Amino acid sequence: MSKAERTRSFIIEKTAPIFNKKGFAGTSLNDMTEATGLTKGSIYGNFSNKDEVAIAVFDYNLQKLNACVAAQFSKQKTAKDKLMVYVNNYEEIFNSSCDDGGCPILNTAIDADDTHPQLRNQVAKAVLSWKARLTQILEQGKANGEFNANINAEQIALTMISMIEGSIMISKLLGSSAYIATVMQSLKKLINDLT
Amino acid sequence: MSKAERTRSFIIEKTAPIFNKKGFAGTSLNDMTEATGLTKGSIYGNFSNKDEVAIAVFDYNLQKLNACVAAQFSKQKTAKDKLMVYVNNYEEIFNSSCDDGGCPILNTAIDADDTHPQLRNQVAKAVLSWKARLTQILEQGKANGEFNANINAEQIALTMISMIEGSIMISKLLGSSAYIATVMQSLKKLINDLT
DNA sequence: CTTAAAATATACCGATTGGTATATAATTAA
DNA sequence: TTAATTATATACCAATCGGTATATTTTAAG
Repeated sequence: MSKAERTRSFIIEKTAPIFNKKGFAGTSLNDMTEATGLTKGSIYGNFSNKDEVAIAVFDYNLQKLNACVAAQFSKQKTAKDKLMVYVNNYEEIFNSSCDDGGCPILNTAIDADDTHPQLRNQVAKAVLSWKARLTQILEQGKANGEFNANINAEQIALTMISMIEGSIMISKLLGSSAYIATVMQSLKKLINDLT
Repeated sequence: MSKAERTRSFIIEKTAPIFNKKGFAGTSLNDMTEATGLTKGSIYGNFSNKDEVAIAVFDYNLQKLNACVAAQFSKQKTAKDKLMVYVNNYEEIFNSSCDDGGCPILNTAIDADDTHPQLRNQVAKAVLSWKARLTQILEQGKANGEFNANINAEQIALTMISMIEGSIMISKLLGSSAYIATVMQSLKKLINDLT
């Protein structure tokens, strides 16, 4: 790994919480130089423009989130236990990023959907990928008899994502994870009712 | 109504979609003068600063949304029918604001939670008020025997809000109201299962 | 209709913005 | 160790930013 690659990663890591909290328009080059202790020259030596930093940052935040979820999934044997990962580990999955501005999918979706087509496209892919993963788990559960054969896997997947993102919005806004906890109880019931 | 009051309302109405799409940091005074055809002098004659415009705009967007929902509620007789308003009328309630950037509660919650305490406080009040309204309807339903006596009204209320806001996020991001429609089917089932 | 007050436009301000050109320092390869 | 290359800092740029002071226009009251 070259020095520039190391610096590039350093910039991404240090600016990730800022982009996640302030959004694209609200994050200035000055914010970035302050967070890294580097100068604009160094940042522009590693990225073509602010857009490129923002996209790299989203990818980094997403990769962090996905790694955390994947680690939890890999500990589970059944499809149902995999779905229950959100119910049982929301503190670990989502609260670890609370100090860093909350869920990057939610923040970036809202920030970018009307204003930044390329970022929007990245987030859209992330959501579709998440939906596909959940749908796959649900279909596996149907195939091996864990879940009722007549459930609509895609509908459940979308509902889960909605409940998770919606409850994160409320909890961040109101400053308490009790709101996620409450909605995760409803998610638990929804999953239990699949059988 | 004085001329200034008329101009103030005009500014709020014309800038509302912009604040809703671009957020606080992304909306410049220039955006506002372009949207209204007025000059900065006129805007500052009606508002102390940009913060005050943003707050007035959020209140306006919220009042519009709440008026629409209240109109639908007033047509319903039973508690269950009131809750079904979102399932049956999401196009009217939420898609009417789609061209204007989507749900102002969602957009402003995400935009303001880390960056603008006063706006955050306004949105927090809106969400708590929404939760209280839904909780009240659910409690009425329990009291008059429509719903099971053992449901947790607050949990259901929070779950509903989460599902609604989460599905709006997805639909706006992916550019299709089919996603709200799908999650509203899950909401329909959740409401039906209350009885 | 006239005039004072209210409302809005214009000109200006210092600071910040994203980005570029050039200079300097650090790294790397021989 | 040295020189070339790479990486980063510094100086600079035009444009935009939110806001203020002053000028001009419009409104409203008598």
